[in-house]
Amino acid sequence: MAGSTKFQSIKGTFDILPYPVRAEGSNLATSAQWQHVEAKIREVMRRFHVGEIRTPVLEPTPLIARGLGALTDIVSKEMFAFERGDTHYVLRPEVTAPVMRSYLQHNLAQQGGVQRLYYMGPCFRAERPQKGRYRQFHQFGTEYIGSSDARADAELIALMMAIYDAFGVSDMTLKLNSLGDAESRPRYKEALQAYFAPYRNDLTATSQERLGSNPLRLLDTKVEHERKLLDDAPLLIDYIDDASREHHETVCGLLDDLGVRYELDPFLVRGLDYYTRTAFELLGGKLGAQNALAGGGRYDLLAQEVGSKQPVPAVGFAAGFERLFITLQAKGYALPDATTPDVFLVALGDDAQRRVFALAQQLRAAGVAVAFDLKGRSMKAQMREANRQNAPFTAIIGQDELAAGEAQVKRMETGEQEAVAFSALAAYVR
RNA sequence: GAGACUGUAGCUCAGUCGGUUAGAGCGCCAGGUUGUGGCCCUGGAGGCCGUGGGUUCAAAUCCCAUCAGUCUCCCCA
Repeated sequence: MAGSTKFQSIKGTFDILPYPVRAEGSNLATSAQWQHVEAKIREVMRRFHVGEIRTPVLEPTPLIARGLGALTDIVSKEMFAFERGDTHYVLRPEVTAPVMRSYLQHNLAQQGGVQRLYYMGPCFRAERPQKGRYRQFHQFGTEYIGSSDARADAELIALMMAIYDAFGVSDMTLKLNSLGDAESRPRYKEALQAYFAPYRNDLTATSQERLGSNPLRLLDTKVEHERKLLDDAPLLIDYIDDASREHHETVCGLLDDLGVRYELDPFLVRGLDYYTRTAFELLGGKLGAQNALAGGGRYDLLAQEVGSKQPVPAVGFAAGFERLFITLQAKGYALPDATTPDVFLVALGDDAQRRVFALAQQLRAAGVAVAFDLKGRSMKAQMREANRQNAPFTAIIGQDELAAGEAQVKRMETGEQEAVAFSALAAYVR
């Protein structure tokens, strides 16, 4: 059959290319820019002595379903899941549950202390794509597993903020709340239901539905008259247990000590079931409807949901790479478009091509980034190519240079040119 | 899952009361400079006008469907 079909990347996914190509398909950033951003994040992780964990993209579906909660949007309608034989697979929609799985599988508790782990990589959710939201998107995040101490919460938040600081991003809002323990929320749900009951008929259809199933969702309604009702609604913070309240106050105090600015938001709830106590969100502008740069919280209940006999206290955050890029671009943060070679070798004639080919290998062995033409093009074309690649130097080699054993090295910015022995090239261009 | 808008060269877009071989700028390639990039000039390649169907003597242009993109609801990173 003739190969007549032109394929394109799956809806909501995109390619990351080595240099900027303006195209449909949300080509947010080049691979050089991804590497730059990743390196900066890794550097902050290093300073906090957080170790990298890499888990499979494929996980058992029940891990995700039980970990996040069957009623969450992610599990109920956004998973890319399939089965082979009698195994159910899912492309991970987030990484916290997989990290917890790994922690339990390898008994990392036996390593002693608190596990500080970070990850970066793709996640998958079958949502309708829009600005800052893709079906394959990329997250980085950190999990502190094994401590219920408020300092774990505070340090984790400080780490998250340090990453954005490293990029000079400051016009963001950190929102903080406490969700209380396992008993607090049912208690609060009842209070909320009782409060809204008299206004039932004023609520939108979806809100009425949520009043029954998940009343916490009412807290982030965007309907104007519903927001008004919230002014007098009971506050979650008033319904949480004493230990959680104390924990919350300690976290706030520690953040104050560090000079981390935050806003207490009594209406902040998070979409995943596993959160307890601390919950936070980092909001930035310029992101359209998807204004959450990062989010996280404490999840002391997750471990037991996914099979641990012991409770394992933990706290973590997850952040979106794509949204970070949108933010950086909006701020005009200078990211390197593409990598450039140290030198571009220009060959004139067959003999020179032969020599240049070998010379490139020698220079590369010496650590020099070398580019040259592979199509036998004219000198003009080779020079143009060198210019396009932003090579700081071109080394021109023709018959005369072969005879003399030296290249004509041109400094592209100034146009200056001088003869440099082949053996001295590596040192010259670096 | 629901809604709105969009879809013509690699990119940004013109072209539609339906009418002969579909255009521009940028980019790409080549030449002007038989061994020198960026500026300039000249030329060239590259489109079955997202795809499929329908209406018509005739469709890039009108209709339907579908796919994709953008944005919103929803939800989250």
